[in-house]
Amino acid sequence: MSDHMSIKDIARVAGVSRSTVSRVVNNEAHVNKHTRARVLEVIERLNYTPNQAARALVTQRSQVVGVVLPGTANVFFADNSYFPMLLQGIVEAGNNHEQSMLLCLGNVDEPREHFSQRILRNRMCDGFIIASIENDDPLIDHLVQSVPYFVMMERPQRYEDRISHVTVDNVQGGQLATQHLISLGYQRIAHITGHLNIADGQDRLTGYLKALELAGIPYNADLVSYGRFSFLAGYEGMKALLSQHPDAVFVSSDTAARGAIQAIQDAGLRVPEDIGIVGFDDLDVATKTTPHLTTIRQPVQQKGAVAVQLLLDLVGGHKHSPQHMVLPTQLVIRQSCGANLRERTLAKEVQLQSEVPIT
Amino acid sequence: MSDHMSIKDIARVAGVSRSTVSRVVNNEAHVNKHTRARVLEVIERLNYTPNQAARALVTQRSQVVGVVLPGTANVFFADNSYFPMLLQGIVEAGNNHEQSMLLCLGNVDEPREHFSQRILRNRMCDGFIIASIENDDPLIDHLVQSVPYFVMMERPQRYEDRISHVTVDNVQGGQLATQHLISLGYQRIAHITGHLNIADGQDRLTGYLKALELAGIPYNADLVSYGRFSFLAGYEGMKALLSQHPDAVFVSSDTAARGAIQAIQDAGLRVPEDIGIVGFDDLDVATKTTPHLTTIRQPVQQKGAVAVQLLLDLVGGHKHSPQHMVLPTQLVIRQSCGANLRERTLAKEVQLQSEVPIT
DNA sequence: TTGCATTTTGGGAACGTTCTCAGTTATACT
DNA sequence: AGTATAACTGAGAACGTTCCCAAAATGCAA
Repeated sequence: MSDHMSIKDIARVAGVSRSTVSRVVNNEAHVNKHTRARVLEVIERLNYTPNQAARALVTQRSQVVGVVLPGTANVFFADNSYFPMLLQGIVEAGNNHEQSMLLCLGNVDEPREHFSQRILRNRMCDGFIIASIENDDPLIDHLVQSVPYFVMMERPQRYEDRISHVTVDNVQGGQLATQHLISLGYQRIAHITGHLNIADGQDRLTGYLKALELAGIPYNADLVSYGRFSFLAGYEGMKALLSQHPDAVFVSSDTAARGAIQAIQDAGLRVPEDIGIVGFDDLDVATKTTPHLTTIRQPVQQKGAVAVQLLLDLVGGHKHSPQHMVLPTQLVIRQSCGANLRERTLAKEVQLQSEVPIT
Repeated sequence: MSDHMSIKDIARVAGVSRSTVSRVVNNEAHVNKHTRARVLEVIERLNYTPNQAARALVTQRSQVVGVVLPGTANVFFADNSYFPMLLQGIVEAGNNHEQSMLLCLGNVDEPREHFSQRILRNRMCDGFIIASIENDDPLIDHLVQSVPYFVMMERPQRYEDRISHVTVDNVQGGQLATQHLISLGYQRIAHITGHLNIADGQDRLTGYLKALELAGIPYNADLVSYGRFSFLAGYEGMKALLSQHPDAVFVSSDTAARGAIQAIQDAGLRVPEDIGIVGFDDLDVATKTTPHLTTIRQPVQQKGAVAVQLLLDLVGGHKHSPQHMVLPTQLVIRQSCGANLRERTLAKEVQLQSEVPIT
């Protein structure tokens, strides 16, 4: 077992030169049909696969994409299907492009600077996809300074003119969510924010504020609770908001919305009768809550796939940084917003926003 | 930015040979103190990092470990913290050994054979860690046949004498769980199995049967429901079992136990008053259920870390396949088994099994 | 000072590819 | 048949390291 063939062995056995074998392996033109067949037969028979390191050395491309999640696996993956979906989108697109995925996760309690160094020192990857990084993370500076190709999965708030990113229109999403609640006649609409040190959270808040302003509803600071996208943040944020008696809440993620619903129900209140809820993401969790979540759908897997494609385009020189790709969001109406209880108003709204309801 | 220095550049600037720079970089002996300092200074100043591909080419080691999860990210990571924890253990150990982690996941609906080929073709990894693979997966055959170094995270049921693995004593765990229920005086103890095509599931069932036999309790096939570790399997398995009126259930994973509890509560029954439950894993979910789960703790992160260490030992030639590492399990008593309602019996049991109760 | 051992250094080959370029053979057209 | 062109093939250099071995420098004892 093992101990590998080299291109030389194949060449010798097939009675051709290394060059020809190389051409066959890389599926290049200008190889005689019969020669090609013979070489392929030998490759098959001797079970040859090219040595990636040698290949990488001369081509300067490793066919490896680094996926950076600046934290631990349990934080990113447990109790949260956003990152699994994103990762699946990335991995699948990578597979389709013959790329391998190097997963860069943090150790528990690893200092940011140390994490950065670890990523940077790794010269194995052609480029990086960076997800969920905070605006002030030093990794961003280092990447800008010394990594030629990388794509962020959120809008960066520094170096915006130099960093490529793929994201959705979070401002629009936040606005859609809030406008929907407004159109249903809610008066005291609260917001549980996401992580404000990440553009996704910041922008959804901006969308919320924009919707209020457009509707002429004065901003009430007491109705905004600062969270971090998580279940716990949703739960505690909602608990804190209860004293302000909101009649509806736009929550920055479905997971947090689940927490909020829990808090509402623990307080003996009902969703949506007492408090209407709109979430964000439209992941599986949205239909596992009771009631099902009205939410803003974002194409998470697609974001990952687009990021891979973009990164490869950058690496291949087909595109140049900065590229900013913004995918659309969509309002999905289910039960948690109480639209079914307030149908009269809704009818008007549907026309305005052209949202697509889902089972 | 970018466009990299080579060892030659460093050598030239520092006024030494490539060999010396190499020695400094690899922290080898036989370099003069002052020379070393000078070289290090230049490396620092020019921000040099060695080219991994070149290094890999000559050393025949890439410092990359492949982590294989034969399925999609959402299946492995969503709604389940076992794999995130395992991954964290692996990644963290990898980080500590200067290894990078290549994550090999399946595409949606990808045929097994296709997946295998994709893994095999990748000549980038020094070795693989394979988790949650089914016994009859063709990947196992291919690995045995042509991959020199790999470690499975479950006991393989084929090629047992050739494959190294790291796991816990699942038979003992299943037995502990069942014996605990027996010792609490339960009469009709059911079992919702895990995936029987994976040794973990098979062995936990074996442990269940062994405990029954040792206690002289006749085996009742109607009390065994076949699941796959998942929430849904737990829910549906329990629903099906209800007609058999079990008074206790050993469920093959905490996630499935959560499903089982849900099913019991949906049927208007109480845990543990009407049905006692023992789970398996002791992950965070165990203390997020109501009531908290009595369960069998297995050191998931440690399993991952041990697997990495073992793999590196195999690759480095310090150990030879097959190595079988079996870590211990431990009964953790909380509320779901009803021990608190049946204290008299418990007192006796604690001495027998020396389990460690947890907050 | 000499000689010998030890530490330190450098040169060259090797790792397994790709890629450029030149050379050879086949094809097509007059 | 002769020539221009296209298709095909091979030789050699290069990619950036490590590693072996020999050479040089140094230290130490006689």
